[in-house]
Amino acid sequence: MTGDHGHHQVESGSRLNDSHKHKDKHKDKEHRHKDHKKDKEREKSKYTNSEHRDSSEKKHKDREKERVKHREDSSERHKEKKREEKIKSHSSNGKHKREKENGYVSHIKTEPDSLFFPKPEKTVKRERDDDEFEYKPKKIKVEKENKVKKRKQEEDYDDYEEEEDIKPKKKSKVKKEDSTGGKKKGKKEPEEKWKWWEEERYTDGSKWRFLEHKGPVFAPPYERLPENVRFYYDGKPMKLSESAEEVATFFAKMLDHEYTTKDIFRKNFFKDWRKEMTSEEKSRISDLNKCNFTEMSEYFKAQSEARKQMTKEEKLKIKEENERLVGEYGFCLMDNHKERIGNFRIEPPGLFRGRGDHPKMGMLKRRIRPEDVIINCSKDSKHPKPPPGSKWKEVRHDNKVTWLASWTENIQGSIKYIMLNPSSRIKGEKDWQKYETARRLKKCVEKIRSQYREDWKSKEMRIRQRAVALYFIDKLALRAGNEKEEGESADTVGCCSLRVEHVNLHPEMDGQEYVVELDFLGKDSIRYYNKIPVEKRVFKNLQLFLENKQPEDDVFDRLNTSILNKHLQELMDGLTAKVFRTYNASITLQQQLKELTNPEDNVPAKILSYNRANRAVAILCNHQRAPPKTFEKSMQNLQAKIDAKKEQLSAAKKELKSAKADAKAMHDEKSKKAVETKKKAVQRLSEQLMKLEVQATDREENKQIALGTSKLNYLDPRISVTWCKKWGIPIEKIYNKTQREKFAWAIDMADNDYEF
DNA sequence: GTACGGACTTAGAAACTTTCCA
DNA sequence: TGGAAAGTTTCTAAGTCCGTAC
Repeated sequence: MTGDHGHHQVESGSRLNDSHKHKDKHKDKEHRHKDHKKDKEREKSKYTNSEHRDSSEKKHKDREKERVKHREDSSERHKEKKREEKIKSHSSNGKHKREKENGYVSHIKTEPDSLFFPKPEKTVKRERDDDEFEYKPKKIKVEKENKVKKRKQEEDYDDYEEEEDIKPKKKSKVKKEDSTGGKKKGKKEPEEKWKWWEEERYTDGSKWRFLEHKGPVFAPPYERLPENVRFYYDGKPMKLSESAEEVATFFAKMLDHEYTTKDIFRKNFFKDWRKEMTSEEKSRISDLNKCNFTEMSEYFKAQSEARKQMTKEEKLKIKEENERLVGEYGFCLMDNHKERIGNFRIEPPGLFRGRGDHPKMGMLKRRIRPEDVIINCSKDSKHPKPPPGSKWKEVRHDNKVTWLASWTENIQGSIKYIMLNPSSRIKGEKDWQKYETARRLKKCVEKIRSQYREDWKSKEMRIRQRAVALYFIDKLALRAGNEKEEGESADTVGCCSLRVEHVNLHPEMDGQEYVVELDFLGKDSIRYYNKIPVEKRVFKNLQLFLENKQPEDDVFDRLNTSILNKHLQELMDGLTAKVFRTYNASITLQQQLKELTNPEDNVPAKILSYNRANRAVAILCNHQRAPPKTFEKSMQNLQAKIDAKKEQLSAAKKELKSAKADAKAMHDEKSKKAVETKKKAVQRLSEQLMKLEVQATDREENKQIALGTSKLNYLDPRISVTWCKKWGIPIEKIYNKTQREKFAWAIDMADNDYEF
């Protein structure tokens, strides 16, 4: 395995560079697809009765059926269903009336007790799942209620911000003075963070015992445009009704964006916009091309410019108001602990921006009202109060889930949630557990590998397919690839949903045998392009899978994610396809760190090694980003800086030399001192130069690669923490404040010799 | 087995804030 | 001191996977 991932780094260049070509290719596909449909009936006869072909045909028929069905079941029916549901839930709302009357008016700042100290609650004591977590709690720490209470009363949002801040900022300085000089009255001592990882977890599937919050924050109501900002239709100014105007502003705000040039976007927008028009508007506005939004667009640009030009005081005022809102709505109380909410604001209305070639881009995302929102909290908490004159859709008390509020979104009909911040216990526990599962995979991965290699020889097609797919998932860290409803979202695939058109087989290529060329759009329509030399057996199997199939047929027609995951579950408890991604990402980081870290290096060079290890993972997981627009220029600037520094350095060296000569001649204290000073200057400059050079290398290598996603989601943070400890690298060089909060558990528990 | 809803994680882009440098 | 670049946070789309119902 060690060498297995090596090729990713080598390949990365070609994979990334080709991405633009790919777009055209995918545009073509739509056409090809349509042509194919026409010919489908005829084509079908080509299939013989061999096992996999039958199945492939069936799958195809089903797809076709689905397509037709989908057209018939237009969105109207979908809406009808939703309406029915809404009515149902409304009528059931009645029983919650009392709760609402009971709704509270408390304010965190004035009455911290109400939110953070509910009725005396039993100590949170939870039982631990055995062997899931390897780290045993050092001790079961239970916060004494009175202690907690006192602390919380004194707590405010600013203090929260201050906590754990390592940078010597103003605020922390104050803290320092506090701790050295006498205590200031009313100012609490730096609070010890709650170490939830030292406590027991729930084993009954419940997520909490007590949950209290103030509900979500709604988007501000629409404000009409001033009279002088006009919309023009066919060259003539036209005053729009409020709702038509609002939707028009959504479009106007995006006028500079590429989206508004896309046909689908425009078509979807116009269709939904018309729904918001009065009948007069509807009859008059019949062509989007005759609509002129520029005045509106200019107005918004001017507004944002004005916002930038605001005085410090004005900006501060806005900031304070925002902090007040965060203080009031940004936290909840869960099981005796104040926890930060991740997204307490309801998504504002706007135009849907799908990624890639999304068929629904431009559709109107409607405004969410309290009547759309389900609140989840504990029975014995103070229930959030809906805004005056409104009601919640429902208030429920389900402690088997982690969300605080939810609503159904109108584009895909999916549910959106308000949940806690990654630093919360509930997210952290899950994250920790994820890495423990990956570590369990480490123990049995070799066995699983030899099994799937065996399975390549199986007599059964489904088993061979499963084994080859698993090989890809393991070797290439591909995603599972669920089936998706056609026409509902962009055409993207993962491993199980790969189609024939995504795979090219080369018995020989660039001097290598059995090369598989993968080229497809994955999650977020990010292109995956890779050429992988594989074992002969894999290659022969793939040839078989592709035999007599059309480009748009599935490669693995006998496989889907559910079958694959069922199989994985049998191999190891809790094993699913995505565990391989986590496992391979983390093990790669660990290996790469071992390989790349040079003990002789100074801190910046070691950090470069870390970033390189991180980068190897990002490449493995295909985490890409659009190269920053200013990349070339900023690179040039950096190079200029390096050149300047070099000159400074050589000048300083010269000065040192002459100072030395002086000292030799003079033999006095003063000239000796001068030598020392010059020496230091040279040293300082060469360090600075080194730093700049490292920076340049790092940036160049990082051009199109996003490190954040893997760092945040795939790399066991304990590997990084251990590495930092081992080499004396300050943790904040690797993790910023948010990341340190998210990984507090790992920072606390990882020791010098943690092994993933 | 398969369609579907639901809950949750993972993802890149955009917005915003801070830092750096001429 | 202001503008660019870098760093951070927010936003929300797009995945995975599970349970349930047929």
